[in-house]
Amino acid sequence: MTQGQSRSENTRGLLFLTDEQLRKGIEAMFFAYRGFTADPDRILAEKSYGRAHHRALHFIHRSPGTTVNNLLATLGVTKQSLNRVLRTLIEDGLVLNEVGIRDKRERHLTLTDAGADLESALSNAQSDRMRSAYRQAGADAVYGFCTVLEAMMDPELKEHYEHLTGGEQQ
Amino acid sequence: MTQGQSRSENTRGLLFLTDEQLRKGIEAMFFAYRGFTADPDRILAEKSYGRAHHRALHFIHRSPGTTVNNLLATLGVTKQSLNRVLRTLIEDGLVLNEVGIRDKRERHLTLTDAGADLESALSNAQSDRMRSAYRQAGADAVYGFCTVLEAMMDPELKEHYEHLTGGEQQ
DNA sequence: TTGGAATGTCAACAACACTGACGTATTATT
DNA sequence: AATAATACGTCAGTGTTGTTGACATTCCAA
Repeated sequence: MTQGQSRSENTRGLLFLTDEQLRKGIEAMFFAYRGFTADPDRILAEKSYGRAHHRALHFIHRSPGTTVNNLLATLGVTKQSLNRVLRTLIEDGLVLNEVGIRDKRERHLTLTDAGADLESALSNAQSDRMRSAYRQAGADAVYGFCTVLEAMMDPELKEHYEHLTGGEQQ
Repeated sequence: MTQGQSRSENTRGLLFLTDEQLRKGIEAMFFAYRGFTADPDRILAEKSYGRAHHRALHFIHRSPGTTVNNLLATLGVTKQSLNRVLRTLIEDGLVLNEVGIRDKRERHLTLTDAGADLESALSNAQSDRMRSAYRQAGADAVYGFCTVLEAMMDPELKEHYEHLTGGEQQ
């Protein structure tokens, strides 16, 4: 029941993968993602923000001066959904919303000092766990980790990921 | 700003990790998780179910006859939240709810044939992407992937993960 | 028999996503 | 100059998923 489905593929040089291995990976993703968000969630709960606020802060920090449309595409949500979050962040003085110079329809988003402080607190909480996991697992494991994650992304989302990694690095 | 924080730790034999590497891992998790859930989400949307239904079906499939309390701990939600999901699954004839024999307070949960069909459809959709990612990345990468994910889990959640992987495997 | 554990249910609420519609600038196109 | 398209914001409604709190029931065990 767990075995015997892709032996022929093996002869074509493909990795042999049991249902068991795949299921294990699926459950690992589920449980690990819970750990991944747990620490920032605790900080956010104190300030009555949610994960959506964290994501917005993160990507505005990563791409200062980004536009609303840009952020929309990266986060993969509707403008109504993002707007709710952005509005509170702007009202609370964590994010700046400036009219574009070349194109006045656009709004450029930047973190204020207070916004950068919160972003940094959230980022540190998440990075601490990540660093600890990386060190437990070792350098080779980290490389494999990222390789598999990248292969799991939707092609369209992967472009956003690579654009962040490659381009506009300050 | 991205550099120079843990050079001293390096001499103690610890992995040297830049903020950039950590941030990349964080973003990889974010984008990959979206891909991870995208395929089952499409199937669920057709049947007007959500991810919570998927998770319940998955873990009932994994541990047939599990109790509500057990499932609660694995999923990490409140009984009220799980109850709403279970109720619809039971009403729709996807899950069986049987009073325990030894302890009649407990309810043992099992998938019906229809429930197993849906679980299998969801599982296959998710596994297909996983398999493709695993093959793109290679066997070593897969090993590293799981190692890092396991290191990221909360210890309490990791027990659930290991219990599933190790025990009650028929 | 009393206390506690397991389960279920009701109600209220909040976060976060969605759709659809509408308005207002601003820019681009014809 | 008129028209279309773009970027953004907002209002209203809906759905899923999570949370608390309160309360009833059933059953086990001391």
